[in-house]
Order: sequence, then C-alpha cells, then structure tokens
Amino acid sequence: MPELPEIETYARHLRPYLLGRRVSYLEALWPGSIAVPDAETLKALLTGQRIEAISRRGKFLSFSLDGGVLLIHLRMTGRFRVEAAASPRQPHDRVIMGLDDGRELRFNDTRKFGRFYFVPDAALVTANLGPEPLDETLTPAEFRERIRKRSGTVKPLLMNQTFLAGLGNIYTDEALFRARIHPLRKANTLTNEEITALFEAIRHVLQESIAYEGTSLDFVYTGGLREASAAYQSRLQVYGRAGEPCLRCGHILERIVVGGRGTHFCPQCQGDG
DNA sequence: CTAGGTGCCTGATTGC
DNA sequence: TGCAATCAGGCACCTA
Repeated sequence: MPELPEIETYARHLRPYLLGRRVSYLEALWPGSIAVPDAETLKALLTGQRIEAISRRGKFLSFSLDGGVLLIHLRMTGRFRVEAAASPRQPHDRVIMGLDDGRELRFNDTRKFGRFYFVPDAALVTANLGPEPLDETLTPAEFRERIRKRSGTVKPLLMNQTFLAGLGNIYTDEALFRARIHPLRKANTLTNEEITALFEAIRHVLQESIAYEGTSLDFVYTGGLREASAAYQSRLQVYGRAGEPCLRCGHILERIVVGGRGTHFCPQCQGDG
C-alpha cells in the first residue's frame, strides 16, 4: 500500500510531467473519488489552472495550483499514470486530469478508497497530522517525549497519523524489526535506548525505501521518462515473510494481528510483547 | 487517551 | 470444478 516513500516517489516522478502544465479538463469516472468539493464543482474550479508545485505531507500528495491546493490520498490501491490522451484507459481508472500538452494524469484505484480534496489552504485537510518523521526539526528528544506520554500499544501508535505522519503497515513492521521492538509493547514501557533505536529505524527504513523508489510492485507508470523501480520490495526484512526464516537470526518469522492489522515480526529478535 | 466496532470497496483466498 | 463466504486494509466515524 502507498505510504510515505511511495508518495514521495510519486512527487519526484510526477514533477517533470506536471510542473507548469495547465489543467485542460477533468473527468470524474467515479465521482466518489472526489471528496471536496463535489465532482462537478471541482471540474469547474480546476479547468485552466496551472500546476505550480508538487509536494508531500504524510501520505498526501499535494498539487499547488493558482487558486488552491489539490490534496490526494491514495489509501489502499491508488496509483497514477501519465499517458497520451489518445492511449487506451485501463480498468479502475477513476479520475482523469487532462493536461495542456496532450497528455493525461490518470488516477487508478481498484478499491475506490482514494480521495481528492481541493481546498484554499492545505491545512484544512492536513491540520491534524503529526510531525514528518524525516523533518530535521523533529529531534530524537522530542520524539522520545511524545512516545513516553502514550500508554497504548506501540504499533498502532506509530500508524496513528496524528502521532506521526506517513507510516503505514509495511514500514511500521520494518522499523519495529530493525529496532528489535515487539509490536505489542506499550509505548510508555520502552527504554530510552529502545526509543532512540526506534527513531533511527523509522528514518532508516523510510530513507532507504525512498532511495529504492518504494515497495509496491506496480504502482507507477509514468510512461516516457524512466519508471519508478519500486525496488524496496527486495529489501523487506519481515513484511510478508511470515513462515520464512529471520534474516538476522534464522528463527521463523510470525504473523499476528495487532490493532486489526496483519503484523509480521521475529519472536526471537523482538522479544516479548 | 485507548480500544474496539462498522462501513467503504473489490480481487484473492478459503471452504464445502 | 464451481460458487459463495471470508479476508485484507487506511481512515472516518461511532461507542464505551
């Protein structure tokens, strides 16, 4: 599923196609993908607008336009392609954004969970998000204080976007493994050393995945320029590897359910919950 | 604050 | 073999 590294990869790969382009039309093949405002209003508002900047906040991709900000959340299965307008569309294409160079940005989303938000100010959508894990202004000391105030289970806490923005199921499991912390541990029982290791692990897995252009195997086809490689798939240590040997100690990895999410870990390396 | 449930969706997996 | 029931999961929203 798309998490922080995948969205960051999209931002980097889409900039060469979209910066400076004007939106010539919008088609909402599945109007439910448009959260704010309604699809018809969005068509009228976006048409003719110039894309001035592309950025990321948590798992939101953000397009800065003349008259507002278009924020898109991919949820489970959202993907983007940039293709010639004349090329055939694909099953599950939900929103088509026509560009003034004869191409289209195509949002494809099998499960229809992804959402578009067009607002005057990005904060109207992102105000409740926690800090960016890769932002240098988030210090290890601040992260330690934030986590020590929490009594809940550490894995759901890390996935809570108001606590920290950008982690999903994959990178949470990977970070906990790297930090050797059991996913069922209570946040306020972690030692300073464990919290420091966790903070380092979160940054490491996110930065490494960005360098490898994400994990999802088939999430971006920006036809024309080089496609994103999604090579982090081959770097996963625990996610999706239940039943296979731990790459660190050889113990068989396990899968349990934590906070309703499939959770992969090494019972040897990551001790007791 | 924390935990648990429901709904949104459809392709893959499981069960008989 | 074939089809129905179940599962997966990010997030909003609700209840306790």
